Amino acid sequence: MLSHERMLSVLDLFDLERPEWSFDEMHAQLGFSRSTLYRYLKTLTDAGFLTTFPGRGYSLGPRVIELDYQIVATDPLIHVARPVMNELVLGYSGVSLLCRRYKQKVLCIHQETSTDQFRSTYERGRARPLLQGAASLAVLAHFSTYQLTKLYDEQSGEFALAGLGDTLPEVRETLKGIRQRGWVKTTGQVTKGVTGIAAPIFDGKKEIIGSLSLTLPETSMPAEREEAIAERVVFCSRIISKSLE
Amino acid sequence: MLSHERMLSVLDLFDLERPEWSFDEMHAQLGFSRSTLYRYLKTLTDAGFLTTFPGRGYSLGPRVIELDYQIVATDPLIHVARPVMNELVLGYSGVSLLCRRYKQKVLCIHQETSTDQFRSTYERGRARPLLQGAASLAVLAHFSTYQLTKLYDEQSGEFALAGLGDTLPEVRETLKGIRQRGWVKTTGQVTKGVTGIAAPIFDGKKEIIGSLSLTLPETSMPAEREEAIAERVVFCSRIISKSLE
DNA sequence: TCTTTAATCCCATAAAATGAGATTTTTATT
DNA sequence: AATAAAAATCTCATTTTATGGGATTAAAGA
Repeated sequence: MLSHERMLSVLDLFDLERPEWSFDEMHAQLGFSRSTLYRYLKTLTDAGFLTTFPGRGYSLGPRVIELDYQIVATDPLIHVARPVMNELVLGYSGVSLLCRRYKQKVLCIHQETSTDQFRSTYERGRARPLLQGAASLAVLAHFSTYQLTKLYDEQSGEFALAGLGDTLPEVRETLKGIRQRGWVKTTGQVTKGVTGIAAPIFDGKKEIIGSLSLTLPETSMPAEREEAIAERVVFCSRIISKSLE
Repeated sequence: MLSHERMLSVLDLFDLERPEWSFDEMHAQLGFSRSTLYRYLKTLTDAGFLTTFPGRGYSLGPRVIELDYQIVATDPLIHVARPVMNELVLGYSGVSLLCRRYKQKVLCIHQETSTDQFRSTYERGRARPLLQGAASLAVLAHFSTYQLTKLYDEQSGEFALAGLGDTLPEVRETLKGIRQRGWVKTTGQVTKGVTGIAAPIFDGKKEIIGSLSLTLPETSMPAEREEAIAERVVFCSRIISKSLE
């Protein structure tokens, strides 16, 4: 199935650095014939994934916005978490992120903030490194044995680099520790100068589906404060998990 | 190009009513063979447009969220309009909508609100009827002659239903009136019990690209109030247009 | 209204998609 | 940890569609 992938690969051209492309630029970059490229563009434009603004070339189209609206409007996780997160950031001045697990990806899907002091580099639509940062580790710690083994086989070097262990058994021990603690804290691992505390979120079948985190602009804090914040984050994540049963 | 469209048509299954589908449900609904459907689903899942949650079937995938983030992060219209709209709703208690024109579609791409008194039924990702409501009429009034003629040929009945005129010349006169006034007001045309006042937004080449509107929970208001609000909306829309030059 | 640019259509040939069923992977259960 | 069940992928002869080069049409610009 080569042709379908080729067509969808056109969409990979559009990123934060290059949100607009002229036909000639795409033609030069992709190496498809003019006819084929116009044909792909027509299909993607008719379906709403791309659009043309006269004199400006091609951009991502309205269907993307509509589909994302649909996700926001129908995802029970976002619906349930929103008020909880809103309350969480009223209590502690920081940024709360809601992340969803998609297979081997952890993606931010909602954020609430109560501070102008710093801006999280993460917001809805931004993927997190899977092996770093509290929000991801809170999810990774609950991967099934099968999925963790598979991931380790594919990326064993990155596990060591992330400090999670040099062998699979070591990694399992590290993640078991996180599971038993019920929350995880990282400092400056993903974003300099901040501390993130995260706890896992489960669906009605007790499967790991995401994490709730709170990010604060502090690189060190007294143990009592850390414990109090962690207890609140865990408390909130449990409310969310229970609401999804 | 039948096969590409067939594959993309799978995505049309997912809507607000049915955000999740099992393989068997899709198979029954679409009429493709099992092999073909699995193959389409693999391509769409690998590209991130769909995802599977074990035991729950298929849903829209992370790529949609990421692409929408990209649009939000790179669209100069949103970037420029956000602070202006924030200030607008601080002055008048209502909901301000930013709409973008995509060919023959007007889509909400950003909203700011300062009231809990009512919720707009429109927000980012919701399309507006093209021939009704202030936000759309503010755009329609600036369609090129060619585009308006083409649209009229396709939907002449809807123009009459919308009260814009029974013939193309009449429609042109109506829209000319809106253009010359610089703003347009509608009451209860799209949403009952509210009044919308909208003004057009142009890009650097003076082409119509969208509209800015303010929606208020009032079905009638004194003429002076209406004029003052319209003047503010026009003022804000001009700031946005100038910022895009 | 006319000219230029962008986009679509045509058609013989080449390539890929298809569907039925075998096989492998992943999840769920014990 | 092992096994069974469910989900997903692979195989291959046949069928269908995609391709590319250039002709033609549509849309934008002057």
